[in-house]
Amino acid sequence: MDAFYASAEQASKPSLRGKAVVVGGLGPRGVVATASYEARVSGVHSAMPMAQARRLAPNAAYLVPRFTFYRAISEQVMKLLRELSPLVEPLSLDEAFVDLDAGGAAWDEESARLAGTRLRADIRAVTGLTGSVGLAASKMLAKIASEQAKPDGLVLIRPGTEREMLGPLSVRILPGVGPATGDHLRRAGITTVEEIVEAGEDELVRLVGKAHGHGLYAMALARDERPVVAERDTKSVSVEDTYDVDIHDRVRVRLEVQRLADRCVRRLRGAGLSGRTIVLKVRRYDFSTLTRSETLRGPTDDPAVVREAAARLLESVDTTGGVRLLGVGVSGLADYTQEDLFAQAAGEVRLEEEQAAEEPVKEPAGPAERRWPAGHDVRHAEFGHGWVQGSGLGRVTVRFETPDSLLPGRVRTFRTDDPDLEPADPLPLVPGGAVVPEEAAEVPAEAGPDVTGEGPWPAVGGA
DNA sequence: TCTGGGGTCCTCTATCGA
DNA sequence: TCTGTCGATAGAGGACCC
Repeated sequence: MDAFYASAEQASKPSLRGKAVVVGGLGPRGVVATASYEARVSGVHSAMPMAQARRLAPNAAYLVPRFTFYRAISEQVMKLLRELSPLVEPLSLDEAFVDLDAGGAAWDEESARLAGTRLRADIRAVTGLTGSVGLAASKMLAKIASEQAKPDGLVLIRPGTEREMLGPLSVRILPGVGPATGDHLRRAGITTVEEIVEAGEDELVRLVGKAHGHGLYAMALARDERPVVAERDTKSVSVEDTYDVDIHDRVRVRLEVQRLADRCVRRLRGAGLSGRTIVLKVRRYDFSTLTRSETLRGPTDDPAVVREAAARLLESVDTTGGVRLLGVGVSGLADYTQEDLFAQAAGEVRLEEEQAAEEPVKEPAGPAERRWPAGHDVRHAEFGHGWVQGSGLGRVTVRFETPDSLLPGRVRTFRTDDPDLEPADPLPLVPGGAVVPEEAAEVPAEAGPDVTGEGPWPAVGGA
């Protein structure tokens, strides 16, 4: 999907269409999750500190992410992909590999192109958003093709032309080459894929290590045999929080670690898992990050056990100077085991009791003073459906419009405790489509792609 | 106003038992 | 009995991805 979060917001808010939209954390330490193409013109891009984005694009609309909304759209798209093939490997909410061969959806260049074109039309019909398709004989190449296809396009890499196409590109195009490896290679005089091939496998292994070196060399030769894997087992579960201001108070640090441990356990249990290794993560005032871990005798999902392990780990960490981030994770996962029923039952009660007690701490506003996050949907008894443009000082500003409004809606300001104003679920982006979190939309029959033919064209599409 | 959150995988080092 | 080696496992850190 193209600039997914930002596009979803633009589709849902007509007044933002054609405008610069930036989605991300709005706190003092937030970063950009997605920038619309209009915002990218100003130089804003993902992972950029929000403060910098605001300097570059002061007039853009700044919104907090609405993951349940994006997830609902994502599910609609993934459903379309699964109609093409049983082998769909989601990479994130907005990206996935599809093994078209396994689904019999394509057997040569033309059928692949047709499947891709239909898919793009279907995505548009069902979600109202644009998606790009890359078609190629391997995951790496399909991914590169889909990057080249953005926005709103389709690129097919012809079998046999891969080396020629890759050669002049930057090493950074290869999966696994980030800033550090890119720098490393550059210092060795290697900046293009071609130069990786010229350097040779031995030299590469010497430069970046065994696993990475062999892998990179193969990729540079356009050799990528990684299969599309539909189901992946979760390896770890973790939660972390960056605080708006550094925490200096050791007591408060301990309290936050306990809270994170509880949140982590809730997620763990929600996934029906338990784990053996507890990991504490601390990012200090100077951004130095350290982790401490402890492996238990057996897997647990007992909040008390995780809490105590995390607290023990914290004792070995010097936090003078302040911490900006704390995190708690569990790895070494096993399917849920009832190794200690009594301890678990006891832990459950404590967890529930504290769950209720926790919320007000993180969200200081009580029911009388509700929070109105920027971009979230609301409904007003008199003016109908709208979304929060901004809030503060006891006031909330709402723009009244819906995805099918033809003109930008009117703006009105209310007191934050106005009884006529209440939070609302997002409206479907396409008439008839239901983008309500709980109820996934039923795709109209005619919108489904024709799955025809069967034959071995080793095509993989990254959407 | 510097730098999120949730992951995966790899490497290096230490330790321990056979 | 002493010593070296090997493999497995832990723990920590780093790079990368979306």
